[in-house]
Amino acid sequence: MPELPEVETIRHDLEREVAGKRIKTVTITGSRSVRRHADVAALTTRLEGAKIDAVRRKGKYLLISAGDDWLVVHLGMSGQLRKCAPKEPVAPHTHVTMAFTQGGQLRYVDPRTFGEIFVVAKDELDSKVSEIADLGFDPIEDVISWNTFGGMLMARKAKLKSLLMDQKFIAGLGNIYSDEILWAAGLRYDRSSDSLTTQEVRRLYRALVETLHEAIKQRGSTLSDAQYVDLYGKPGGFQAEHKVYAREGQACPRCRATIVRHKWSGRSTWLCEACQV
DNA sequence: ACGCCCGCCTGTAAGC
DNA sequence: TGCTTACAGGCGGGCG
Repeated sequence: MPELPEVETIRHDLEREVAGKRIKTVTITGSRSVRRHADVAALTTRLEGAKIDAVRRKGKYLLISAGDDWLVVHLGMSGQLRKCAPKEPVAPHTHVTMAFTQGGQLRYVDPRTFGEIFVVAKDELDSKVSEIADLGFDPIEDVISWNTFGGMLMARKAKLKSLLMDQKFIAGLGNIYSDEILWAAGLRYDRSSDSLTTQEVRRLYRALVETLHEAIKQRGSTLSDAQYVDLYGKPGGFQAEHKVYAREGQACPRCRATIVRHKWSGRSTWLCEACQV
């Protein structure tokens, strides 16, 4: 669920709330979230005493600068970062708690433990964390020309949705935003990437950038399961703007045909078969 | 290179 | 009411 707009919202909140603070103690209560570390005590030792300088984002990864290390967080499906007062009750599935010398806590909560949290030396990020080193361009951070984007599409021969969701091609999109972007571009998920006209390439690139900017402005999408909330526990607002995602049976806002759901690649895909071609 | 399925997890909801 | 099953989806891995 957390895709680029949700992760960017949390990044922005973290920048405001924890940048400049010093980590006093780290408490690990769930080992699966820190599975990358064979020695969990080493992780705690490295972080304690470190000052958080800045908070970056690459695709769906949060990179929290802590001296010479990156504290890397990937929220997976159900991960949350929450700013809490020490006396607040501890939510179920809280796996990591960081307390700051200035007071306050940052808690990592993740019921399904698809997400993870780990530390890596800054100069070893590229060599040790290939899933970050191999990420494709970030559609918010890395502005490219639609012409370049078209060249990238033509160089591949894959279904559009496969490419949009391929983190090595574009970093940050998941099921929700892929469907919304394809609707905004008026393109089907199963169009071959090398079949697009110049206008279609331009429409897709524009839909990509504009949909994400609008979603960030609305602080991301919170679905009925409320698995995504921001640093303060508040839901996003972009779900109200979804045009096709989980809107099976409703009218297409553009052409009034009925939105349908296709099962594709073991996953649900929503589209308007009338105006997505 | 690409398509497609599985396993990892838990919570929720639908179906019998 | 109570059990079973499906589904949600990020991502790596494996297979055809």
